[in-house]
Amino acid sequence: MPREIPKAYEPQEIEQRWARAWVEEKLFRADAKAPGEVFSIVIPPPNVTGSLHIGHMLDHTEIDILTRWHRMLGHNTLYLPGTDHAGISTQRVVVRLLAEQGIDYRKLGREAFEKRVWEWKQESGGTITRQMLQLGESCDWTRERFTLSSEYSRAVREVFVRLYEDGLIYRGHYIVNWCPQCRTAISDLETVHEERAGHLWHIRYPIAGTEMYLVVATTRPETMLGDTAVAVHPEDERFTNLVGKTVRLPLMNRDIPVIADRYVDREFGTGVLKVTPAHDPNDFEAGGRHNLPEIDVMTDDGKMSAAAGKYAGLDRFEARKRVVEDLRAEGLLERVVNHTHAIGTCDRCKTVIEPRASTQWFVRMKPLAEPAIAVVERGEVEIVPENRRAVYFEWMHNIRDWCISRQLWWGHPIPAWHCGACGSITVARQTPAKCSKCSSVKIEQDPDVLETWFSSALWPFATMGWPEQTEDLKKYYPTSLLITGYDILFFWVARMIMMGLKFTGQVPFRQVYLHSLVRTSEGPKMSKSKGTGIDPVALNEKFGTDAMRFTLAIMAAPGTDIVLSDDRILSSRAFANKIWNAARFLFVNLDKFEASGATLEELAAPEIRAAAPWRTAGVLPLADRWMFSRLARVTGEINTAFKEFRFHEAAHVVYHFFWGDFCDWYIEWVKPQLLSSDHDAATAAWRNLFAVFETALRLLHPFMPFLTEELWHKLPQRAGAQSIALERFPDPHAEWLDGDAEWRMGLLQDVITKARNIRSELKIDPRAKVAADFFAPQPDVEAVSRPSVGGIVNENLSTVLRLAVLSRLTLAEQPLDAHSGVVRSTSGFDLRISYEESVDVLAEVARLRKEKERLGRDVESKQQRLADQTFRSRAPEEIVRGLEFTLRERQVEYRKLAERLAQLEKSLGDAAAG
RNA sequence: GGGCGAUUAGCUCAGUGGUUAGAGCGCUCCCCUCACACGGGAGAGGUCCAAGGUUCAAGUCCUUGAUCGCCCACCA
Repeated sequence: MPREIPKAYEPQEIEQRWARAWVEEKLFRADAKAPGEVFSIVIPPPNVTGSLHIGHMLDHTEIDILTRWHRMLGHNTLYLPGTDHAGISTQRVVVRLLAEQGIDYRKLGREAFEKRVWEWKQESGGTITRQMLQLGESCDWTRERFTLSSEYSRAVREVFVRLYEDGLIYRGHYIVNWCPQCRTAISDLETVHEERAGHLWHIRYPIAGTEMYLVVATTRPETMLGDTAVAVHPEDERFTNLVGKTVRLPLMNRDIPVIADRYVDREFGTGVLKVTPAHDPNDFEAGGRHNLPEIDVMTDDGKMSAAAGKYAGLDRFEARKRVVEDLRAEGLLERVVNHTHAIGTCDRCKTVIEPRASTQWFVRMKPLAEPAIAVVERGEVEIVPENRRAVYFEWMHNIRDWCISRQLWWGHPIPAWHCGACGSITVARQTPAKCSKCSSVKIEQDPDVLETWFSSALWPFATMGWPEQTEDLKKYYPTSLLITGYDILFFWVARMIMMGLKFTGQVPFRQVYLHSLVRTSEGPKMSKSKGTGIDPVALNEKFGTDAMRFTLAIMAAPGTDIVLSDDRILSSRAFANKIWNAARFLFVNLDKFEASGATLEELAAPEIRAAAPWRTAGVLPLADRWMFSRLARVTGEINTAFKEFRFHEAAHVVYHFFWGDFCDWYIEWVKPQLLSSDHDAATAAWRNLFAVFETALRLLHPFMPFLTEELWHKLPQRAGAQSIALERFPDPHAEWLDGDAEWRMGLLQDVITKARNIRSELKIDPRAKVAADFFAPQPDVEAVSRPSVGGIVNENLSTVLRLAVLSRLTLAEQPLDAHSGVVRSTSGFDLRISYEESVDVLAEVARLRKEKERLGRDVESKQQRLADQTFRSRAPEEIVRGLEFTLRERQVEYRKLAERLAQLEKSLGDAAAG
């Protein structure tokens, strides 16, 4: 009975249905008690603020492909999902929302604000999770984690306290990157350097007691208000006599010393440097060396502070203008030159960073970095692609201490309490009742929270229940693999390695695959804030998630970034549709199959599920030998590609196998057998067809989970079959590899292509059946056409080519002449199709001439190569042998072609003469 | 300032020293043949950025240069 199946693949309903079912059935729940090789992977937790962007889609597609592959290989598989509280981003979102409602979050107060954020998280924070559910990712939703859950907080506190106890966390007063927009310190990594055109202002500082000036050059004149010295190089003869004297700071009318310090570059600017310890890292250090006071002339929102005198209250850039104007008015501005320099901006809000002296919490990184470098050097953590290793080492060797405190309200509170009585700090796992030093109860918790990446760094083990020695931790940690974009190698990957080693004594993952980024055609990476984002949800809805997944996979060549295009997605959707229709062919013809007396149950038989080639009377037809050989070969290729994270290669292989080998050749080839009156032959053909199709679906499943699940369930199934996702990935049956069958089939394909070429060029009516002869001088080539070897090759060839008669010529028969037809020769075959009407002989001659020239060049270059004694003595034997073989074939082809051309030219000449 | 990557068909890109360098889309011609027009068939289209070098053999390895892009960087 034919089964109902729509003509075109409509993914929308199908995908939603399966996505729901997989979650409801808890199909991908991991069992820590189950035996077997383990494959575990944790998701790079997306920000709760977020909605899915194309970068996540790539992450998740690659992770899910490999996860499904491992699961199908029979491994004990865990794919752990979750989200990140994303301190600064989330706070910014909620602050903005409140502002839109006319609420100043500061006035709301910390507690009320945090409550609002949690509320917001409940409502909108689920967006990304919902989207992931729709994607049908095969993760274990019963183990979903959040970086700000109470369990996770426990791990964070434990880590903080232990690092503090080990002297690896300290509180200190240093220059930090201050974002006046976010009003918090940020780390070096969160500071993005940008080249900008600016100016170098040359300012005169009057030398006390003289009429002379010392001219300093600065890019940030407004900070001069906080200058506490002027510095020159100790060996700079121009200024040595001034060291120890004082200059008068313009506008502020303060006297400041002239100091000598080696960090001054004599060549730069005027060789004189203004020293502003509160606003410049170098100056800060110099200030320390020379005991200079710090004057912070700004407030935390980037305005000038009371210390800036009459400029107080002005925005820092406005202040810059005013300072310059005032200096000019006083004749103290010597000159202004254009100067391009790099300035720091906030990764989140793009505001220009203010370097600012501030008391913050830091992590001492060097001791953590050393073992993390070692494990990568030893290959205990394998970084792929390999060239990223160098980038990792470079950063790790030059690592600097990490500022981890943030002046935010949303995040992990710092587990430190300041004593109001003695001023000392108590760091503790549990909220202490009193100061650990003086036992005063007047203690208050540090108001800062931890940077988000601090908690993210613990993700691989904190999600598994650490510090408890849970079953999960024992079973699934270290994780097998991490897949993420190379842009967070330092932010996240490096820090996870350091923290993992420090707190578990083990690497957090054995391999890291750093994938490409998805970019727009303009170049910069996709980003919502830049408006260059591609909304993957819209694309998924439009083309289907499977099509999107496949597109990302087939474009994801390691090392280069991806530029997504609609064309490519359309081609993937077409591929999905092609498979759908191949299935449709199987289903709509089932009645014909059953008419032969066979049953569907037979197709669900274990032999079929094991995809064993089904023989008729002990004979496996050539096309089946070939098909199963190809199946085994591509399975091996896909396994290798997956092992090496070569997604694009695996995708290409499965694409061309399914579309080319299976649909274009195999299905077309076996159609006559399927309808054969020979019951055994027909049944065998059907069985093999279903077996191959079912195996191919499993091959494709990691890429296109929805389509394959849907079709797999439409196949005749054994009882209790649950999901294709829980079936085994095809075995690369070595015993199916059949070089001989592939060679013979290759010949036939060649013949068929040549015959079609003739028909096409002669413009023979596609419906017309024409007679054809072929001639095969080599016995083994000739043998391909024999029924005993090729099955019913002759019949098939005739059907595929719509030839009325296909007869074999023997050597003894007459050679082909100019008037009997058009010939294409290939690999030992001559194929001739006769024609009645006149053909365009001129065009044919032109074609042959071009072909002859090309072949001639080819033959000549091969002959030359083979004549070269150095080549013969140095090249591997198989290369030489292969070349000799090919040369002989080409020479034969060339000779035939030349003969044919001569015949045609002669007939042309005769015609002209006549 | 340092480092990395890219340059291959009209476009977007694969290509692991070894026969005639591939794919998707686009283009030309034919076909709505009973799985599929999201399809089938046949084609056209490439001095692999440039110049040197290594090698029996280079799109592939090396050097230099050009152009584009990215990452890192406390010279005001």
